[in-house]
Amino acid sequence: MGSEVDEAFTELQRRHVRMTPQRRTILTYLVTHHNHPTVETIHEALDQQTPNMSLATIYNTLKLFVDLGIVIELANGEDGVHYDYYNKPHYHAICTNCGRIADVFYPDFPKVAQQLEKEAADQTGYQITGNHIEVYGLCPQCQKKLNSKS
Amino acid sequence: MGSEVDEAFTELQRRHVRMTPQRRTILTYLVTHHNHPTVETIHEALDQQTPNMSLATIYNTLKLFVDLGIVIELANGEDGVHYDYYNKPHYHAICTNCGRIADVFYPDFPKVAQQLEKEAADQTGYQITGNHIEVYGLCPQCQKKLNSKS
DNA sequence: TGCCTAAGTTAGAATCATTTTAAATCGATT
DNA sequence: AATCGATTTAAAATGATTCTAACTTAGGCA
Ligand SMILES: [Mn+2]
Ligand SMILES: [Mn+2]
Ligand SMILES: [Zn+2]
Ligand SMILES: [Zn+2]
Repeated sequence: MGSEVDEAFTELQRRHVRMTPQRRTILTYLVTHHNHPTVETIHEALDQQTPNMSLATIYNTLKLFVDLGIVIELANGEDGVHYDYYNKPHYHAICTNCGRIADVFYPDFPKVAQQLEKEAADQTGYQITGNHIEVYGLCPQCQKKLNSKS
Repeated sequence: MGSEVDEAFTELQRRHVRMTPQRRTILTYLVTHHNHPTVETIHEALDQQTPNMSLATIYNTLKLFVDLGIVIELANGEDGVHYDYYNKPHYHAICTNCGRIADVFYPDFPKVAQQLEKEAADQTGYQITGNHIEVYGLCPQCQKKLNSKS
């Protein structure tokens, strides 16, 4: 059970990443919550089960996961940095009014992303290793809210 | 001669944006420099010709231009936020080692971006108004630097 | 199994990019 | 030219992230 969590742990062991209770807890949270939490969201959520976890540890751990490539950062959006356990390729729609983030799973996305990466590599000589692709606009809730104001 | 700078000013007048010397100066800098400056870069560059321009004014003005849609923010990249006067559609390659930013002009880019926007709108109900598309990796200089270390 | 040590965690302090403030100044409309 | 809301400014405040230094621990090894 919780196989996705187990898979994630196994992957870290395979990569000789030292396992700590804090890392377990944070990774479990990320794998089981497909919201796109900020550091503060994670801190508050974990405060229930693991009081006294330092913010510094959350920052350190997220940076580690990002460097390992299993987590991505969403740095745009109105409010702070959001994090996402990234197993299936997808991109994001971000609300310019409230910051709400929605996943977009598009079968052709990997193809499209590779196309953009290849073109960039050919044109600039960069050795491309990844991408940040997001679209933004008004989420359905904010559309309603703003429409009823006129 | 309707230089690019004049066109930019005309566009602002058309939109009834109040014109100030500071806004003129900053817009002129952005239009004539195709580097991707940070607030600090702009502040230092303008300090020569316009001492005493407040950092707050630069922040305010850039936010205005971004809201007007004539300037885009590059929020990823290792070091702070970069700005770009965005006339011709293009995307960016960002070096994960030194932060250097390169333009990528790809004829199919508008088509590809629209495809991603349409799919996101259909799937999420968001009213999409724009996108942030970047790829990242090692710039040529950093490739050399890091190769010669092994 | 029980050390040992490099690596990780912690609370609190420090940093520093950005925002806020309140007073002075200015642009543009009449 | 007068008017007034918008803009600018320097300085202070904010707040997210990073740093520090002491403490603790995971995991390899005897
Ligand atoms: Mn996601
Ligand atoms: Mn550019
Ligand atoms: Zn919204
Ligand atoms: Zn580089």
